[in-house]
Amino acid sequence: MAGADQESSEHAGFDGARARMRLRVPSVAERVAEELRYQLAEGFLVPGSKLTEATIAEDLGVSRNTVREAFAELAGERLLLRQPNKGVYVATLEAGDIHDVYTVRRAIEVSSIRAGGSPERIAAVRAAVEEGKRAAAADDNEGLGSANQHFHGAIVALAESNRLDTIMAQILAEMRLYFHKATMNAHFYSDWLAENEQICAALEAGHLEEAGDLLLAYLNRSEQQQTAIHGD
Amino acid sequence: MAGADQESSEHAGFDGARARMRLRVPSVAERVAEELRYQLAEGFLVPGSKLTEATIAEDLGVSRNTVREAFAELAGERLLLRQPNKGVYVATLEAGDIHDVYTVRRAIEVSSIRAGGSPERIAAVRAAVEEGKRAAAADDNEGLGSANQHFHGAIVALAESNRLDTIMAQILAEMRLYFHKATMNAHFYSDWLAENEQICAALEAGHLEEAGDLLLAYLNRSEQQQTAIHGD
DNA sequence: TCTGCTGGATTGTTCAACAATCCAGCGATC
DNA sequence: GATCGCTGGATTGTTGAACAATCCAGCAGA
Repeated sequence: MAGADQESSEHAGFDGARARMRLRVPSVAERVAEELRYQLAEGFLVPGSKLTEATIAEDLGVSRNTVREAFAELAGERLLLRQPNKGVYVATLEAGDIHDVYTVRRAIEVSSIRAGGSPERIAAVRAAVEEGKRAAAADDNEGLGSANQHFHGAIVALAESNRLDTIMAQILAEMRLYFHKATMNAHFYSDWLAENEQICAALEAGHLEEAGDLLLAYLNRSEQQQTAIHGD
Repeated sequence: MAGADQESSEHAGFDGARARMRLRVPSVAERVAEELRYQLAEGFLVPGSKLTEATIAEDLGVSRNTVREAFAELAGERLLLRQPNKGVYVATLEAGDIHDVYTVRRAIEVSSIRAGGSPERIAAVRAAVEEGKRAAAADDNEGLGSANQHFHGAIVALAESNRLDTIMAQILAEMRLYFHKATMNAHFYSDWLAENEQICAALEAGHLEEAGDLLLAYLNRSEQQQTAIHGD
C-alpha cells in the first residue's frame, strides 16, 4: 500500500471518464497510519526510537487496538520494526540496507525507463524536472528534495504498473526516513539537477538505452555517496 | 511480511556462524495469517469469495481482533481485498493485473540475472532446475509447479536483496492464488522445463546477457499465455 | 416497475481485563 | 567485586463484550 493509490483496477492517472464517485472516508486506523507516516517523513520520529502503544493511543485519542492496526501496516512497509513482546521501533539502517534499497531502485527504475512510456507519462517526468529547477531558483532545499522524489516516481510511473508504483512509494518513504533532511546537505542536490535534465531529454528523444545508462550511473553514484556517509 | 524471511540485517542464506538462537514462537495473528495464506495457495479459498471476520474467528478459535490483524497483513500483500464497511474478499484478477504482475517480474528477475551472482546462488538455481526434472520424471504435476517457483525465486535471490526477495515472494503468492492448479494444465509445464535448463546453463557459463534475454522472452510468452486464458 | 423504508447482519472502534513476556534493579553467593 | 537468580513493574499479546456506523435484501406503497 504505502500512501499510494489503491484504486483497484485501472492504473491511477488522468482517468477522465468514469471517476470513482466514492466519498473516501479513511478509517481511523488509516488516519493513524497516515499521521505516523507523516511524523516519520518529517523527522519527528527518529530511527531507533521506541513507539509505545499506550502512549500513541492516548496522544492521538484512539484505542490501543487501532494503534496496533496502524503499526501492522507500517511494519509491512518496513518503516517500523516489530520486535515481538518488546515493542515497535522506528526502523533503523542495518548493514547492507543501503545496497538493498538501491538494488530495488536499479531494478525497477532502469527497467521502467528502458521500456519508454506514453507521452503523458513522459510529460510528467518533464514536469518533475522543471519543478526541481524552480525549487533550485527559489533556493528551496525542501522543495528540491521532493522534486527529486517526484522525478524518480514519475520514471517508475512510465511502466503504468500499480504494483511498481506502490513498491517505489514504499522505497521512497524508507529513504525519506533514513536520509532525512538533517543528513543531506545542499551539495548533493547540485549534481543531479543537471543530470535529471539530461535523463529526461534522452527519454523525450526516444534514446531509451542512453536514458537507462544515465539513470543507472546516477543510482550507482548515489549509492556510493550514501554508503560513504552512513557506514556500510 | 510475505512468508519470506525477516531476519533483519543480513541476507537469509546458509549463514553458518552466528545463528539466530531465538525460539521463534509466532504470534497468534501470524499463525492465523499463515493458515489463511495456506488456504489461499491451496485453493480452498477461491478469488472473490468473502471472508467474514466472525466466522473465521470462530473456526480458528481466536478473537475477532486477531483475525483483523491477520486480514490487514494479507491485504498488504494484495492477497485479500478490503472493502470498507463491506468486508474482506479474496483478491480477484482485475483488468490489467496480469500485465502488472509480469511487469514487476520482468523488472526484478531480469535485472537480477543480468547482475549475475555468487557460485552458491547459482548452484541454488541449478538445484531448482534439477528439482523440476525430477518432478517431471515422477509425473508430479504439483512438484513441477513449485519447482518452477523455486527456480524464479532463486533467480531473484541472485541479487542478495531481502527486499527483492520479499517482493518476489509476494508476487509468487499472488500467482499461486490466481493461476491455481485448476487452471493450469500439464501443457504449460512442458515448455519451460527445457527453457529453465537453457537459462541456467547460460547463467553458469557467465553469459548473462543471453540468460537475461532468454528469461525475458519466457516472461513475455508466459504473459501472453496467461492473458489468452484469463481475459485481459 | 420503481421508490423508499426498515430490520438484520457485518464491520469499525472502543474499552477493560488478563496472561505472557521482558527488563531493571537488588540481594545473595562465591 | 562480579555473577547469578529472583522479583516487581511495565509493556505487549490476546480476548470478550459492547456499541455506533454502514450496508444490503426484502418488502410496502405509489
